[in-house]
Amino acid sequence: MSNPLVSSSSSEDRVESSTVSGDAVSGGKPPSSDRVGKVKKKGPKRIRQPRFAFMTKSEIDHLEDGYRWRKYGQKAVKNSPFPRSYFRCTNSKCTVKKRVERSSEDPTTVITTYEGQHCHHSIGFPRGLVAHHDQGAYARQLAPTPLALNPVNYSSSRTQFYGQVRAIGSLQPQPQAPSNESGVHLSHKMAQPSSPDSHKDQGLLGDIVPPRMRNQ
DNA sequence: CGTGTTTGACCAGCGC
DNA sequence: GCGCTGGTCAAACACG
Repeated sequence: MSNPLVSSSSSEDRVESSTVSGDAVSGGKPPSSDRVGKVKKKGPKRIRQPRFAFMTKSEIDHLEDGYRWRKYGQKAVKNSPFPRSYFRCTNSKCTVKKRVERSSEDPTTVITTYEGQHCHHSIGFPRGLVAHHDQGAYARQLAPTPLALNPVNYSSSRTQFYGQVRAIGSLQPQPQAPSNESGVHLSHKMAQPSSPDSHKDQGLLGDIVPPRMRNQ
């Protein structure tokens, strides 16, 4: 098997199915206040934002990507003995979310899924924690091992996400970026490669990966 | 004191 | 129509 990751979560499917559309209600909080005095809906609808995922060969669950994340949930997922962690950017203005889970096939592989785009540059350390480490530095942290990052192959029933991720490979077929000696390379999704929105994706990715790395 | 993590509960969507 | 699963929230707790 080339891709140890076989995420076949139904929820993923529906999420992915609406990813490109950019409009869908998440399975979580509804616009209606049904949650008797417990739920606080944030908006009329939860906009599904562009997402991209990549696999990282690392024993560290929470890989430092240059941003500050706050964990807001953890759930045990099916087909995987490892729980999935949900992170949100600590920047209040940033709605980027991140899911981190380990591959059930390969416990050493961490699947990180980013959703949304950072509306701020680089790190938003609230407590003066400045990230002066170059991007290559945390890129190396992203992929501590030469195995680096592989496009996540979501063998979901609808394969919507798979299609997106597969698009990554098609768009960025360069397995090794010459600029990263560690062999690190991020697989990024471009939902609409020919649309201006693609810049937004790059905006997110751009916050994570130096444009130079992306272009190489 | 402020921030981040943990944990339980709840809800919506989907599959059967 | 029912059950299952994923996703999110919020309170409590822990740590720096």
